[in-house]
Amino acid sequence: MSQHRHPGAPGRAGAVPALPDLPEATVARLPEYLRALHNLAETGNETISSEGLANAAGVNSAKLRKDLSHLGSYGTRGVGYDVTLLIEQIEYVLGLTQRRAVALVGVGNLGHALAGYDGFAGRGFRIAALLDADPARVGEEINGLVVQHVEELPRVAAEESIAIGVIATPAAAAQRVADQLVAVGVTSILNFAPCVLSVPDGVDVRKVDLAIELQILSFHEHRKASLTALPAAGGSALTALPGGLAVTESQEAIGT
Amino acid sequence: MSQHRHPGAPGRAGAVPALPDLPEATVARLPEYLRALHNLAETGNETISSEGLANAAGVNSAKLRKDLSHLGSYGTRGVGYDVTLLIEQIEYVLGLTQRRAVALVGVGNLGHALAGYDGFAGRGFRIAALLDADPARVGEEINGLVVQHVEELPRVAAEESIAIGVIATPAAAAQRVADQLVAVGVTSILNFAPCVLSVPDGVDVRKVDLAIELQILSFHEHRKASLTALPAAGGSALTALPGGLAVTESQEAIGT
DNA sequence: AGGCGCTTGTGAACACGTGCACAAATCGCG
DNA sequence: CGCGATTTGTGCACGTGTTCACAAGCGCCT
Ligand SMILES: NC(=O)c1ccc[n+]([C@@H]2O[C@H](COP(=O)([O-])OP(=O)(O)OC[C@H]3O[C@@H](n4cnc5c(N)ncnc54)[C@H](O)[C@@H]3O)[C@@H](O)[C@H]2O)c1
Ligand SMILES: NC(=O)c1ccc[n+]([C@@H]2O[C@H](COP(=O)([O-])OP(=O)(O)OC[C@H]3O[C@@H](n4cnc5c(N)ncnc54)[C@H](O)[C@@H]3O)[C@@H](O)[C@H]2O)c1
Repeated sequence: MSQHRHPGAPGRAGAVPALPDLPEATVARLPEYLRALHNLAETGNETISSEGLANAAGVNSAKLRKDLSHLGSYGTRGVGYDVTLLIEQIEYVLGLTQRRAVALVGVGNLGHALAGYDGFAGRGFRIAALLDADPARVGEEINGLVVQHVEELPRVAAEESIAIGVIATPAAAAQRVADQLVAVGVTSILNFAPCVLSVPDGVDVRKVDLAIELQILSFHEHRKASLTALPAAGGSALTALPGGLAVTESQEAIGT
Repeated sequence: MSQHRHPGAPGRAGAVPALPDLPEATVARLPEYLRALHNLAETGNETISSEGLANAAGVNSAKLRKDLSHLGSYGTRGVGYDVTLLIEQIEYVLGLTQRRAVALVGVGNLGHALAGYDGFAGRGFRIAALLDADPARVGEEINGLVVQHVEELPRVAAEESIAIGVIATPAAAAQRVADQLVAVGVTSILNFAPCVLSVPDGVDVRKVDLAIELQILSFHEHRKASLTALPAAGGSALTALPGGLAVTESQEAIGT
C-alpha cells in the first residue's frame, strides 16, 4: 500500500470532506463496531486487535479488517486499533458528529416506548418532536416533550432541522405521513408500520417489521423440526414419525 | 421444466414433508409477499401477476418469480398466481400453519408496547407468556396475560410449547436471559437489547436494534449532504463551501 | 383448430459479499 | 541493531444474490 490519504478525518486542515463510498454491508456493520468500541473504551481498553473487536461485535475478524480498511488505514500492525481514534473515525463516517434530530410521528403504543427510551442520546440522536393526529394525544408530555399535532409538521421542521422521520402510526396512515415528511424536506425515514412506502428518489426508507422477524425465525424453527424428523434424505416416511433424534449441524446467528 | 413434485404441499397423502432449503434472502422476503397477498385477498383479488405482487411488495418482479419458483411451480403462465393457494404455500413453508407461541421476557417500556400489540395474532403468533425479573411488575395484567417471574420460565415452558423467545430487557441482562431461554429448549430468539448474544449451535438469533437503523440512515444522510456540497470530484475546496446544488442520482429504499 | 397475447420459470451474466491465507509492517527485546 | 512475535491490510477464490432476457406454457378469441 502506498502513501495513504485518510479520506475524511474529522478536524483536518485542507482535507477533502468527501466520503469513501462504502459497501452497504459494511455500513450496516459499522454501528455494531461502534457499540463494541464504546464498551471497550468504558472497560479501559486503549487499543484492540481486529480479533478482539470482531469477537466483541460478533463477526469474523477478516471481515472486520476489510470493513475498516474501507475507511482508511487506522490500525497499527503488530498492535491493533486505537480505540478512541477508531470511534472518532466511525462516528465521522456515520455522520454522528452532529447530534441528529429525529421527529417521531404516531405516539401510540409503540411510539410511547420510543419516546420514553433514553438510549438514543448515547448513540447520536435526539428526539426533537413528537407528533400525532389524535387531538386527545396532543398536549401530552413525554420525557419533557409535548406531543404536537401532525399538521404542525411544517412549523416544527422549520424550527428544528429534522434529519430523520420515524413513522409509528397504523399502516393505513403511514403513506400519508411519509408524504408529509417528504414534503417538509425529510430524506430519511424509519418505518415501523407493516406496509411498503413509496417515496421519491433520494429519500431513504428503512423498515422494521417485528412480525417479519418472527416469521423468519418461524421458518428456521420449522426447518429444524423437519430435519430432526427426517434423519436421512429420500426416506420413505409415511407421515411425520419421530424416529431419529440426530441433530445435523445447523447455523447460528443468521444475518440481519 | 420436467414433472414437478411440489415439495411440501399442506394436506397431501404420502408426500415428503421435507422443506426445500431456500436462500436466506428469499426467506427474508417471503413474509413481505405474504403480507401483500393478504392485502390483495382482502381487496377481492383471486389471482395476481408477478408484476402486480412485486409492486405490492416493493420488489423487482424477476426476483419475486425466482423466489416463488423455489417453493415449486404454483403459477399459471398467461394468468398469474392464485392468491389463496400462494398464501397457503408460503404460510406452510414459513411454518405458520400452527400458531406459534412466543414468550416475552422483559416487560418494561418496550415490552409493554409489544405485549399490548394485537397485530401479531394475524401474522401467525400468540404471545403466550410475559416474564420479568422485577417483583413489582410480576402480577401486572396486560391484554389478559399476567406477568410472571422470570424464574418461572421452566414451568411456563413446560405448560406452553414455546417456539420463540423475545428479549426486551436491558443489555446487561440479555445474555443471562438468553441462557435461560436456551436452557428450557427455546431455539429461536428475537433480541431487542443492543448487545451480541452467544448461543449454542442450532439456536437462531435475530436482533432488532433501532439505534443501528438510525445510524445507517444517518450515514446516507451524511453522504447525501457531502455530495451536494461537492459537485465535482477532486475539487480544491478549502472547507465546506455550499457551491453547486447539483443533485446526483441517488438510490431509493435501500435494502433491509 | 390455430394463432396471438400474456405471464411464468429459468439460464446465464453480472454484481456483491465473504473468508482464507499471506506478505508487509510494526513493536519489543535481547 | 537485528530478529522473532504479532497483527494489519489485501489479493484471490468462492459463494450468494440480482437482473436481464427469452423460450415455454396457458387461455382466449376467432
Ligand atoms: N406496538 C407494537 O409493539 C408494534 C409491533 C409491531 C408493529 N407495530 C406497528 O407500529 C405501528 C404503531 O403501532 P401502535 O401499537 O403504536 O399503534 P397505536 O394505534 O397504539 O398508535 C398509533 C398512533 O398513531 C396515531 N396516528 C394515526 N394516524 C395518524 C396520522 N395520520 N398522523 C399522525 N399520527 C397518526 C394514532 O393517533 C395513534 O396514537 C403500527 O403500524 C403497528 O402495526 C407495533
Ligand atoms: N424502549 C425503546 O423504545 C427501545 C428502543 C431501542 C432499544 N431498546 C432496548 O430494549 C430493551 C428494553 O428497553 P426498555 O425501554 O423496555 O427498558 P426498561 O428498563 O423499561 O425495561 C426492561 C425490563 O426488563 C426487566 N428485566 C431486567 N432484568 C431482567 C431479567 N434478568 N429477566 C427478566 N426481566 C428483566 C426489568 O424489570 C424491566 O421491566 C433495552 O435493551 C433497550 O436498550 C428499547
